Amino acid sequence: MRNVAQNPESPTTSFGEEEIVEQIYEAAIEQRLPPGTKLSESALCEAFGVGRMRIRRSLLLLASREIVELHSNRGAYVSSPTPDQAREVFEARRSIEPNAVRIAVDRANADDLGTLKRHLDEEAVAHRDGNRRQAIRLSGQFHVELARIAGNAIMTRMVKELVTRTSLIIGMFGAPGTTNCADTEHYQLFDFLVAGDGEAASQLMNSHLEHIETNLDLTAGASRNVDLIELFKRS
Amino acid sequence: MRNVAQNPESPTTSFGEEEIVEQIYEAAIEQRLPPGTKLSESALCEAFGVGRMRIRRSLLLLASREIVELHSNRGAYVSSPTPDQAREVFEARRSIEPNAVRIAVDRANADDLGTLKRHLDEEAVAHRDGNRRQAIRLSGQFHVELARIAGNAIMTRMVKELVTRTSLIIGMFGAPGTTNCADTEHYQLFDFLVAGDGEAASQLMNSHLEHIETNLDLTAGASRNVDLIELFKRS
DNA sequence: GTCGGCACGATTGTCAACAATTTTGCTCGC
DNA sequence: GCGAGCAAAATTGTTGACAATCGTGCCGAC
Repeated sequence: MRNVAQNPESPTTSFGEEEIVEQIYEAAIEQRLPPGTKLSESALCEAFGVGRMRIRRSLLLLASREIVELHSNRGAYVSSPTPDQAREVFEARRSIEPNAVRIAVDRANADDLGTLKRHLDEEAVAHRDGNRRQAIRLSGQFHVELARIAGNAIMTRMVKELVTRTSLIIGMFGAPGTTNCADTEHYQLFDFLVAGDGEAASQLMNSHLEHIETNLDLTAGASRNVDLIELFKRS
Repeated sequence: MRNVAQNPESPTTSFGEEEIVEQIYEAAIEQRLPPGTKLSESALCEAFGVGRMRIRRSLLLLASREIVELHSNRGAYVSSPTPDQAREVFEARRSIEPNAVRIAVDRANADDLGTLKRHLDEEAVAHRDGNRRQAIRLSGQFHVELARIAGNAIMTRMVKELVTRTSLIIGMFGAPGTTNCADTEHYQLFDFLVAGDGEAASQLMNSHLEHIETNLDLTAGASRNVDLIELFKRS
């Protein structure tokens, strides 16, 4: 094993567990960590240049958010959501996000709208350039940004967790190549925000989430041997 | 320090961190752990008869749910919600629970209704007998039970977290002696469930949560030195 | 040739000692 | 008598080594 002092990416900064969790979150959102990927402690220690304890705590936090699964004595794996879990995630999102948008409509100020507009433009650029990772990340983060505008830290955290899990779900059940959201609907949401029409925004968010779920194929027979499936996908 | 082998309450079973978290959850719901209470590691080790590592992990999980606050090098304390956080909790609850009830109305079967009815009767008995702890616990758990009937594990977890935080909030801002909910509204909710009227149940849940919030006094001046306050409360 | 058992290697889980920081009580000086 | 400074004690944070468990490859028996 290599000396675990510093990692090549950021030699000066030593990561706190918050940052480690954040990095793994982002990697999951961008689908750089496909469901089922093993997250071995030693590998993460090298990657982040920290001790095992901090990695362990980070993995525990990620497991409590159901982003990773902890198998006793067998290690940590990126969560492989089942079709049922996928349905639950979307049901939860449809329960929370329409309300979050409605609140966001009331609380959004000029700065918020500017930030959101810039975000949308970045998203459009990423789509145009075929930058899939960026597109996926921004597409998911748009929803988190809306929750942030709503000004409720709890709901923001919930949305963030659900968006990340949605990325994992799309990684498992989405047609390969599809992005998370149709960005045209994001633009419509923005328009409703500008117009201050909370009810319309709320309803659009609901159908938007329904559209995303519709584009999935959740008919897979609850395959528990996911290792095989993704092994095939890789080869 | 005492030998940390077995605790008097349950000599045979050794607690997993799930159970430890659960116990602290329940204690917080029943307001046996007032906000600001210090949760020292050694004390918890004795209480549960487990090693320090497991306690540490449990506290981390509780902190990730914002039931406890972790102050670096100073220990773990039961969360003392600020008025702003209190408002956020109720806003989140009003965003989630009305939808949860609506779903529950659709999915409830005879068994669910029976369980709920029994729960309500227990609640009434506890109220009648002046068994404050039981009343508080059952009152909160009624909401969790509704989420469970809705059949969505994610939303159930969220509601459970929010209900627990609500107990802490009531402990801080509630008039002393008030219970969490007016149980008459719980009976009305049950009636709507039996009648299958999701819309009415959803609206009632919303106003029910508003009533709870209204009974609080959130005008406290964001006191950060909560230690003093609760010190006074105890003496 | 294939299946069951066995031992090895690797990885995770746990524990105990150590280091660092905070808190508390005391003493000294004013 | 009161407050600042200091020192001891207690508590938390971290590190390292050790124990337990699981996966894998090999070997022998049928």
